[in-house]
Amino acid sequence: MNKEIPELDRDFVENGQKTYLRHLSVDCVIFGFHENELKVLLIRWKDGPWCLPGGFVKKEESLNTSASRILEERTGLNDIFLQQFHVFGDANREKNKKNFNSKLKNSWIMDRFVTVGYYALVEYSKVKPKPDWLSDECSWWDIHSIPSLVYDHNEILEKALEVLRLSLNDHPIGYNLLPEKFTMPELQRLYETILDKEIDRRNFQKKLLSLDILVRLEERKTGGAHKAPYLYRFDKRKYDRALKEGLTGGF
Amino acid sequence: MNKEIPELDRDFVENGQKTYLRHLSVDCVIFGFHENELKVLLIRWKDGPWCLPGGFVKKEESLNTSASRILEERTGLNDIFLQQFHVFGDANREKNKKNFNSKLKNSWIMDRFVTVGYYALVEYSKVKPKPDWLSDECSWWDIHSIPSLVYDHNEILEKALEVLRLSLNDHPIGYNLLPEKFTMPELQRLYETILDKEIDRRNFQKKLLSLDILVRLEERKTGGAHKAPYLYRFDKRKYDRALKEGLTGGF
DNA sequence: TTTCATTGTGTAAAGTATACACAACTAATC
DNA sequence: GATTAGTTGTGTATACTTTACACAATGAAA
Repeated sequence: MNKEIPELDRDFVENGQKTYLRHLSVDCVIFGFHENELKVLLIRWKDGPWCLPGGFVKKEESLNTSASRILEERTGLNDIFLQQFHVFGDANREKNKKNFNSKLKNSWIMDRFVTVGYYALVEYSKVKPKPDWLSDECSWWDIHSIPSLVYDHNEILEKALEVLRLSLNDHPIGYNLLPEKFTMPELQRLYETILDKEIDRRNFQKKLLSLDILVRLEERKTGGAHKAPYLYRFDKRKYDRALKEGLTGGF
Repeated sequence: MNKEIPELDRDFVENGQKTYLRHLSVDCVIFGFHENELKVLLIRWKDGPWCLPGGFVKKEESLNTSASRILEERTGLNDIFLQQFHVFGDANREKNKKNFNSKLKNSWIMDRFVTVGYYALVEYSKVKPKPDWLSDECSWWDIHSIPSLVYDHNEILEKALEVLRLSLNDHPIGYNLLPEKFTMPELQRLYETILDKEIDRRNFQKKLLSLDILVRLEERKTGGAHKAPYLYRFDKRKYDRALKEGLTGGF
């Protein structure tokens, strides 16, 4: 690597510690759903490895705000459900960090970092992925074909998935992941993708309807080559209540 | 406050940032069980408020190791189940920090801290509470009569309890909290105290036995004024497996 | 020896989760 | 326009899990 650092970024590298808390970062696992597959947004460092989109915490900024800011910077989205899920603090989690860019050798960036993992669920079609200043790519990856990521980022991603799966037991999902109107089979495929298992069609419908967070519309979705399914939308009030207070029963 | 800082601690205050990661702390919610009540270990700063036992992360030390070290420093115990449960990162979580000791005004300690909450479950009778260098008291408090704590520590404690309650649904508990041999009613009261609700005696026994982590001994506990209950112990192998892999069903 | 509080134990009922099949529909094809 | 292929909509019976509930036996204390 050992690239020149553009002038604009020099201040960040040399003086970032005046703006940001040292030793602490935030990494976001941003999930989307597209073509019946669960996707994750990844960025690639210039001439470097793929990694989770992340950033730092400003000195006067709450941790949650940092995570929202990072999410917005990469996706353009705000006001999105974002959940802290684990802190990664192993002393040697940033393997080979020293090799990445010797130009940064004396920068605060090369210090050891403890990182807080957040996950977000966003609507794929609304996202315009934007690389950050030290990346040249930002794109969606299928959850089943994630490349080897920098440091412990594969582990962070796995943990996010694990927590997401567990949270399906007592929290609704889908509001940010699906378009406003969706069909029951679409919602089912979202669950099946996250849980990585098949679910009985009738039992799924029975359970989801029993949660009392869905509204069936008069419309049906046409254009498919088969019987037109009904469209549904979430009842946002009830959905938010369920998100906050939890549900019973699970999959 | 504005007390003199003992010479021994001056180095910590003035040079701690050379040893520890700045801006990052660990706070431990240490639960014990005694006289059928759930207890929490608290410390009191010299002439100051009560708070959770906490500490800092050494530059070359894993976060989990810091938490274990802090736990050992306060209780003398090691090799104890310790669980990270939440990060508290509000920009203004340390209310009135500036008022606590003007002697520390320029110390790294007065910077803003993000803290990682850990909880531990320990055997009350094995603990010899030890205050740290800036405390003069360290003692157990009943969970139902916690005093007002510094900063957001009451909130941290509440969150620990909430997570602990949820974890009862899919993880066994008791190994570190109870003596080696215990009776079914003792175990039940532990659950009842944590969940803060009554549980049917027969259903409790049925469920706990169905987990297949308990061994009933030939012995019975005598000395009580009533029918002598059987003693049980945990099957450590099975207990550890259940702790790791999770259980089904809950309370 | 009587009393009192507590322990040990099983079953019935309610509720929840699972397994499963057929008719109706839509576009595509012939 | 009829046929085909694949998907949707729907209900019930069974297994499993959770809950509610009562009485006899015990051990110390009175």
